[in-house]
Amino acid sequence: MKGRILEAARHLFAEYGFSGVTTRMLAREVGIDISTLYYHWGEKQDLYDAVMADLSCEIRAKLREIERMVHGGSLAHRLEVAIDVMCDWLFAHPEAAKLMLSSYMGKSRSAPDAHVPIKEHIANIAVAMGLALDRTRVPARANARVLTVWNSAINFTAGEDFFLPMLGVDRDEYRSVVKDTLKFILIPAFAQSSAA
Amino acid sequence: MKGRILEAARHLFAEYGFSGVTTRMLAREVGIDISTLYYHWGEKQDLYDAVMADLSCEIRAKLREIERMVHGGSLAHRLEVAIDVMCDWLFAHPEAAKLMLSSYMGKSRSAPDAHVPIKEHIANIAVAMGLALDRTRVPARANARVLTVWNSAINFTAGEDFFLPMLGVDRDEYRSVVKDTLKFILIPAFAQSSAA
DNA sequence: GTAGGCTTCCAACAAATGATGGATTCTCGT
DNA sequence: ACGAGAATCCATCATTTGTTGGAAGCCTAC
Repeated sequence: MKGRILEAARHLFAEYGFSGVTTRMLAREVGIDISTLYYHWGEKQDLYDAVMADLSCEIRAKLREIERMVHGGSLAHRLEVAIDVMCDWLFAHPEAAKLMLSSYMGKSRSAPDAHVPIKEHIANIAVAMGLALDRTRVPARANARVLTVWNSAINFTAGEDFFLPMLGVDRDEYRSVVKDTLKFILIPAFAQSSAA
Repeated sequence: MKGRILEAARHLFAEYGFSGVTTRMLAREVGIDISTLYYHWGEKQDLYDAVMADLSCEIRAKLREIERMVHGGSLAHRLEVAIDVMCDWLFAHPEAAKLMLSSYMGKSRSAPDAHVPIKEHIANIAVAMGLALDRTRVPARANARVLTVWNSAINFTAGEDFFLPMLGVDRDEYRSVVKDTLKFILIPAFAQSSAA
């Protein structure tokens, strides 16, 4: 039950934002009483924090998995696999992308260190991609390039319902176009960087 | 007064989202009574719609201005100027970026055609950049590439407060890094596209 | 079976919120 | 000066929302 509530909260918070979700909405979605919700997770803010903590954990695991997966290949191969795997996961979990986006923009939601793991992993990706040698001293420009890839993936997955009709393609083709676009645009830039 | 309310609403809605803003918040921000708010703009949803319509209009004008500005130059020059001017404007109006971002992701806020002008202008940019010949038949991949530029600019401006500490630079340097990154990553990709 | 703990529901409350009617003030043309 | 219309404020209402106390149900160890 605790899990079912968390999952429902995850989807609702992603869709409507923190203030856009009421405790009654949540209870109705799960099919339980409001009190049961409070019994398991405490107040609304605590539940939201739990959702974000859970998400943060998943992201960290996924990034570690990718890091292991691409270890040792060429730069182009690393980029291609990373983009493929990350996009697949994000397309399968668009709520994750939406939650991340709103946590980026919103005014100090939850703890200020909720984004720290992201920061660390962006730095790790920069090192893994050969843009920096030491993960404690990643140049701002290298971080910015990794962030551009990351944000683009988040955007296209979180905003699929919005962007899909703009491109005039069907669902499968959209996902293919997004991956190709990320690779097409980003791989040459990074390759150029590593050559310089 | 109508204008002052609209501007306050613009900033508050951008920061806290539609549900995160109360009519009392708005009234207090402007320093007026709640009723005055209703007198000028009707219900909260109407005010939100007005904010979005106003924003849509501004974006359209800005894009037209850029289109005129870069008319006739080389592809690289067009891209560079477009990125410079658009980033300058977005950095000066981060609420605009935040509003756009939330309108992309939110579940059917306001009228469904609120995004149509964006769609048209993305297509226009694609044509202006030489990625398509006819603005009614822009290939999905060309649109996707333009969208990537667009979204990246929106992200870095809307999330400045979040990304700035991640890059460990000051405000001015951040804006410079963002512009450089967008140009560095995107110009080669588009140039490669036009060569193919 | 039954005592005790874990889970769920019912009912309710205080505060916040969207919205409105009517009184009051302000503006300005005559 | 004054009167009409626009603009603003005060007081208030009905709902919604977050949250809680306590009763009822369910499960399990003895």
